[in-house]
Amino acid sequence: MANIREIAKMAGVSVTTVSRVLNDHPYVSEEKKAAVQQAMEEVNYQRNINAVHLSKGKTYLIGVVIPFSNSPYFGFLVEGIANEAVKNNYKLVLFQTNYELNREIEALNMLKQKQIDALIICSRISNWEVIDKYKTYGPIILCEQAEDKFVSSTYIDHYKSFSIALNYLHQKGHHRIGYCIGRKAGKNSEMREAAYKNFLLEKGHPFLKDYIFYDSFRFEDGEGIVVRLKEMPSPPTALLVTSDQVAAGIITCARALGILVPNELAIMGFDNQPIAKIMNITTLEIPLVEVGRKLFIQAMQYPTIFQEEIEVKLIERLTV
Amino acid sequence: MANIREIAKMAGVSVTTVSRVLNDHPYVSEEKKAAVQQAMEEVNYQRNINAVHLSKGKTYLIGVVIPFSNSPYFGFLVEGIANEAVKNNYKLVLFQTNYELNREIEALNMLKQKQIDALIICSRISNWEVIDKYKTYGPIILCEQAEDKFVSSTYIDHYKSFSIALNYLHQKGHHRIGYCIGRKAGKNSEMREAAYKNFLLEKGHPFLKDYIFYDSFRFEDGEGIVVRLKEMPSPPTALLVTSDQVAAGIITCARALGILVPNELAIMGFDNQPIAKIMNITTLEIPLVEVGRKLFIQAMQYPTIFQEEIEVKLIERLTV
DNA sequence: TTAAATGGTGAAACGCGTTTCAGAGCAAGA
DNA sequence: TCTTGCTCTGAAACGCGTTTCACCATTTAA
Repeated sequence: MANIREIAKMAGVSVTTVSRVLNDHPYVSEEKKAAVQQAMEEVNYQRNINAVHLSKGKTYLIGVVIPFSNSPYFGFLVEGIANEAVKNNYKLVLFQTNYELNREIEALNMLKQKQIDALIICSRISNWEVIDKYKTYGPIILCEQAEDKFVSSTYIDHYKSFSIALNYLHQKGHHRIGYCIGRKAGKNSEMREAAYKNFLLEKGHPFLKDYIFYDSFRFEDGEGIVVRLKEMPSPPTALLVTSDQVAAGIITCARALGILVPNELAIMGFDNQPIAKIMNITTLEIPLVEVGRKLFIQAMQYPTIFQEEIEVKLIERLTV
Repeated sequence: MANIREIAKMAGVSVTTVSRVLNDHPYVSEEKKAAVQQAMEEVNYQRNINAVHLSKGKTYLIGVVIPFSNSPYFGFLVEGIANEAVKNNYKLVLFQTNYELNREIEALNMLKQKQIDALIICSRISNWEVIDKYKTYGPIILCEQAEDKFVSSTYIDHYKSFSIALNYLHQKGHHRIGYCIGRKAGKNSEMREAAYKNFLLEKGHPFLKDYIFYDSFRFEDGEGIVVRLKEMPSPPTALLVTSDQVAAGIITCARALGILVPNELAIMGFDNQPIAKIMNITTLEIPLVEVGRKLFIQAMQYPTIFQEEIEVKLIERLTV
């Protein structure tokens, strides 16, 4: 396969000129440009992208860390990132961590080794010290409140949104409110727990451990929640579910077991995914695709770093 | 940042020796190895991965083409590919095409430019001639029957599996059977249509255009199908749905409208996704994660090319 | 008329790890 | 003693596009 020097020789110009043609640099006369282009066509020249990367010290690759790739939540996020990436001629490298620390470290190491130009971590498992250590190697973008952390992030104020949701349920007459969440740990989970506890304090309700359901990630996780609910002597009358998928699973299972939604069990979802619309689930809309878009833009803006808050919106439907 | 030559100088050896240490080549004495390692630690040496790529002519990147990233079907496929990729020290570059030809061409061009070492196309939009042209540039792996095409592929015999499903429905007493599918075009769709038409011919049933529902990709697409069903004077009594997600959507909507499943409408899904288990959907199991794994392995085996058929399994549950 | 831009071009340096090849030193087998 | 055959080492070539810098030729501005 021919390289740039051969093309230069064929066209009777210098490699610089060929490079200029390749990159649409203005200072090339029409004749030379034509000669170069002809030579390139003649041998079906292909620019060696790895040489470009080496030379530029850039790869036009953005790493995206997600825990699961078969979840619509992260699917939408990735979609938003991908859309914007295409526009900017970037490609995505996906790291599915399953919340295993090693996988995340691997992604961070790729940033360190400059195999990716930036790393967007949609949900992290590693603690802050690790991120902190790696952030000197390149842009790391998070999806959580991180105003004091010197990295860019696009986030939802989960304290605020949880409070809104809880108050809405309270106002609808619910006094025994529980919630379902993915992980126990993590910044976002902490914020929500704080909001929950403060809400209880404010309203004078007792805090019951049993009212919190962890490991709620997917549709099918709804089943276990309903089973546990059935066994409780005094189950919550309303559930705040941090994913519409799980909310849909809970509703489906509950109804299959004859539990009336919303009369016996009110369900409030999160995200406003299509499934929430179809199943008429009351939910808090999070524009995930938009969040993804912003995340990518923040990666591009580096070294400028900034936080961007995304507002949620209450969508009233028929499950509360 | 230090490079290999500086390390060599510091350790008092040649760059070759440093390279050998870097790559665990056996022929290096312990003293020199130690000296090199010490030098590397001293300056926190990072190997420039782009230089490695240029030198090796490889990127350890595998492209994966999928139409949507927020669909569980492709999510599982990607998960299978990703798991195996990690084991082999490869990373994935995701191309979400939305079935736009340009996006797919872009992916193919990345293969041509050697920016990725192989390309796995989970669902293609470009016609065969295009693939054929690009297959000389590197391994292209498909997810469809392609025995005469000189590319590797892992596939389901959709003719066979559709026939199995149709006969099962028939045996259960259904004479008006329709089906829901994603795209009208595509090898897999053609196979299924052929199976469907032959089944009708065999059983002496008429072919009714209205009994085929296209654009059934996601849960929410179930709604439109149910709406159309409602309007039909003589709707099918059984539906073969090529995705459990859509099947779940149909069932949910149907029940919301008071249509009894399976009594008034039998539903048979595809994939055996978790949602099918929860909702007790009768389905044809496709081990998607396993398919993903095989796809990756085929990419590695290049230039050896071969086809691998994956068997489906009928899972009887409560919707037929 | 002179100074300062602007257009156009190419040599050479730069980014950096891998691999080939030649050769030295030493041990085992003939 | 001589030949193989390892083990170990390093110089040099290789992969290849980008960028800097120097320089000439025109224009344009002063």
